[in-house]
Amino acid sequence: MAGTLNKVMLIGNLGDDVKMHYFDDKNCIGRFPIATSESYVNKQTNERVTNTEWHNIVVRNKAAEICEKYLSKGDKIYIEGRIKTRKWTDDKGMERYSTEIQCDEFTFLTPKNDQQQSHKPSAANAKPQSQPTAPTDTMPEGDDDLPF
Amino acid sequence: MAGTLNKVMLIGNLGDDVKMHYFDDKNCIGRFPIATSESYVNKQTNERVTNTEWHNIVVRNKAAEICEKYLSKGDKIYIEGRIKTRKWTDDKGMERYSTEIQCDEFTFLTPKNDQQQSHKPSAANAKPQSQPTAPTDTMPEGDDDLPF
Amino acid sequence: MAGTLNKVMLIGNLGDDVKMHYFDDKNCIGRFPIATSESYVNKQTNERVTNTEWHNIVVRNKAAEICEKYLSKGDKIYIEGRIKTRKWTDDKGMERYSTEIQCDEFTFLTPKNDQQQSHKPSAANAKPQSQPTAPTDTMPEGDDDLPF
Amino acid sequence: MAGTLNKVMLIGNLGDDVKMHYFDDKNCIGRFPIATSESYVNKQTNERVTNTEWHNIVVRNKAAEICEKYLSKGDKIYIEGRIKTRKWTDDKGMERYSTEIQCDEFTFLTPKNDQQQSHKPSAANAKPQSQPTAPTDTMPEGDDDLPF
DNA sequence: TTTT
DNA sequence: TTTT
Repeated sequence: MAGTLNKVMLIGNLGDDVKMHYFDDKNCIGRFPIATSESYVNKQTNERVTNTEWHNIVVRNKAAEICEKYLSKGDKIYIEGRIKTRKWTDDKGMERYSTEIQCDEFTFLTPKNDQQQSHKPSAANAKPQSQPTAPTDTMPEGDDDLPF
Repeated sequence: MAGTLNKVMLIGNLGDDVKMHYFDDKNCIGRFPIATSESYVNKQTNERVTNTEWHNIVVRNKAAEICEKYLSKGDKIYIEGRIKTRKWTDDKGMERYSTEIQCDEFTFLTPKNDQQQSHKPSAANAKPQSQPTAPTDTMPEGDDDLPF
Repeated sequence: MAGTLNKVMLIGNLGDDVKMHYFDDKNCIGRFPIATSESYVNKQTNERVTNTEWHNIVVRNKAAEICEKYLSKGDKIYIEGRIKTRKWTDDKGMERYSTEIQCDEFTFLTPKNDQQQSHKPSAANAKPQSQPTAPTDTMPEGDDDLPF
Repeated sequence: MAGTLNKVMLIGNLGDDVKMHYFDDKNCIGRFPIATSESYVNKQTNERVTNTEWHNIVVRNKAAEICEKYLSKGDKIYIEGRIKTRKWTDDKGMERYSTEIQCDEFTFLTPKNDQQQSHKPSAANAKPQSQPTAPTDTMPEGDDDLPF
């Protein structure tokens, strides 16, 4: 439809590492959950209440590979994308819905020296320090100027 | 959690009128679906593909009453809010999830002269023309300066 | 700098038509002003105050040509982009600053039947109705799937 | 004007400490600059180009005091607000314009253990660690539930 | 200079 | 279920 907007902007922390799915040698997606939370004081009880919301992030192709390489559970990230609700059928034949955030851009927010040592060899090899083309910029998917 | 952001911005059209639920004389919510869509040309088939996404909007209290009064099926609106996934149990005892947009601010985008005549008496009584304090501004919920 | 975001989202009305500047046969920019406004009730005087803010929009290449073709003074538009402050020297040799919104995406919000008849031949020729590839979608600059 | 939006979202680093201005015992503003940057590879020269953009942030009242207390030069922050261009007259009687971001919400993004030791007594006294009600939540100005 |  |  013309004249519409579907935009999501999140800042949150990864609840798990990036899980990759490869379709063929050119296409893949990465998935990971991020948590946002809000807290407020309940006026009746004077207690502080914290609600955590989990978001299922889906990122594609080169962007997925960058996320897989540089992101680990616990890292903070800015995500920009759109909401997409998928319909699927469970093993009892029931229709189910699952809402995902299709990520278009992202920016890593965890300082490099704060990232925990990861056991993923890909991350260990990343050496982002020596790359003038740091992978932490806001990154529109499909920007072929970026050397990834 | 400190340092997080959960922000949704939508421009879309109402797929149905606003449905109100009253809890007591001070608290109510309004619900309505809005559609966004995107279209692109499939490179293999050269066909234009249009995908429509439906979003369940939830708006509270005074803001809900304003939406109920001035919005009708088909109207275009800008919505700002946050994503919230509710867990519920269906009649077979299965856990289900439903994702909603909790609306914090909105702006009506359908010009008044374009709005179709509604049969709802509340809308017929609205007479927004005679109100200098038009209800179409971006409106943070809970702003008591607004004369509603 | 890594890990930064510079994002502007505006909904407003054009205060003037799009002015084009051509650099060569491949590069051009379009410029136009849009107005946003906010109003509130002054608590002391009980008067409604309205403040209008003007934004200088800059759009490039194909996107500029689409704006020039389909937008006219008075039309409503959604703009997404980034803030850029340019430094220039006035005719007295003084340093001056001018802040612009470099537009990355936009969506036309004025319904076609509401647009005033324009005298620009380009707009008269536009015939967007007969184009399955409507120019009113949210449109990332450089999306070559779009037939413009 | 009804039906408009003026929204800015920035993630950047403070170029200086927060400067406070007190009007009376209830009203104050804080000002600080933040930098965003973008980088790309120039296709002609194959060189990486980085452009830094400076934004003048203005924050009011309690929010200003929180910023002054917890933010220092170099810290990373998420800012949400609106664009406002002020007109002023310089000492030669020339009209000048200055564009500011009037901040409505913010979230601190520098982890506490990464913040440099500041010499400001207010910051030294802050002890945010011992406060369950951490000042780093996204914070709408005027939210009186927050214990500041 | 726009719009409601 | 909307809209173009």
